[in-house]
Amino acid sequence: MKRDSRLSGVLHVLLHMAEHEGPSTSESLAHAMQTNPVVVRRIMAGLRERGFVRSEKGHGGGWTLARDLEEITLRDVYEALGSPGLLAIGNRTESPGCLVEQAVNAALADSFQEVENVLLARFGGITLKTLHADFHARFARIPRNNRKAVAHEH
Amino acid sequence: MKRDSRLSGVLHVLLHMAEHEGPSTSESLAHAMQTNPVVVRRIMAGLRERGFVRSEKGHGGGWTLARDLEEITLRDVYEALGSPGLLAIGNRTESPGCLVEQAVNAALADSFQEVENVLLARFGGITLKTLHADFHARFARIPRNNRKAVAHEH
DNA sequence: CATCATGTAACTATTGTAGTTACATGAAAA
DNA sequence: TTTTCATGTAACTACAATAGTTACATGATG
Repeated sequence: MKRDSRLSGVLHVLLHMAEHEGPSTSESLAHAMQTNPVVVRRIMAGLRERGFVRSEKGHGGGWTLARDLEEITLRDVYEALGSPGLLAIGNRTESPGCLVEQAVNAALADSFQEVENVLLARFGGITLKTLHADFHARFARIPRNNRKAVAHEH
Repeated sequence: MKRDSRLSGVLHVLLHMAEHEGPSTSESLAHAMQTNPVVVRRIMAGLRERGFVRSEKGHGGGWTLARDLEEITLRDVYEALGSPGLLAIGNRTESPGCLVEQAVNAALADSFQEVENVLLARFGGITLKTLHADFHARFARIPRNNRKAVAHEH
């Protein structure tokens, strides 16, 4: 696996839920994502625990949003995934005895910390509402007769 | 392997070379890094191609810096490694047909691009001289009788 | 009670670094 | 000229983490 794409995936799922009246099943969401229902359940588990979505079993069951779109930031979603590591590069050793390596690590760690803060700050400033509005802007630009092809069942 | 630590490793090696009079062998550098000589040669190959270091075979051979410390930035070193991906997270699909996913990807790609630029800018502003000076500042703080233990043969 | 849908464990596939072994190439010393 | 030293590389194993899949348990609805 090249990169962790769970954030991208779960956001896709959440926006599909926002477009869909009533509960969405893992099955239908997985179909929109072209993946497996178990993958959907897996990436949604953290969001459920934190109260952003609800899930119901049995007939008429499925996933529903438990909050308004403007109440959920990308940072909330990221943290619900368990705050996976953001950077693909890192220090070789955490607490090296070698002073040379300590100097290297200190410089790199500072830089890493800074960009992680930048990214988390950006995530904190983007809500699902932002993405939802962007989607609708894109949707409005598509000719009516093409819409089904580019946005599953909308 | 959790994260790519080649940048951390190669910087460690370069600073050890700066402290060492004459050529350093892959063997001795690997010993300082507590790894294998082949790993050292592998991460140094790109730097050699770009003229930042030289290598010589045979007796008295090994690695030498080909430029002053202030002429090599962390960005140079990073690029000599082949500019490996900086972020551990990314979009699920590059060019999705689904408009929902396009909106998600656009927002994430913007954020990703921004933090990559921030990190590369920082790397561009740090030279090996910076790290070298930091190492010597740390070194000066250590009591003389402990120095061998924390900074291989200095 | 049959069906539907989630919850989860367990296993495979994939991808890329790290580490190792083995051997070829070439330079300096004996 | 032969030995020794050191780099250059290919090839293989170990490892880690996500993605995808199968299998089955749990619980709610009709």
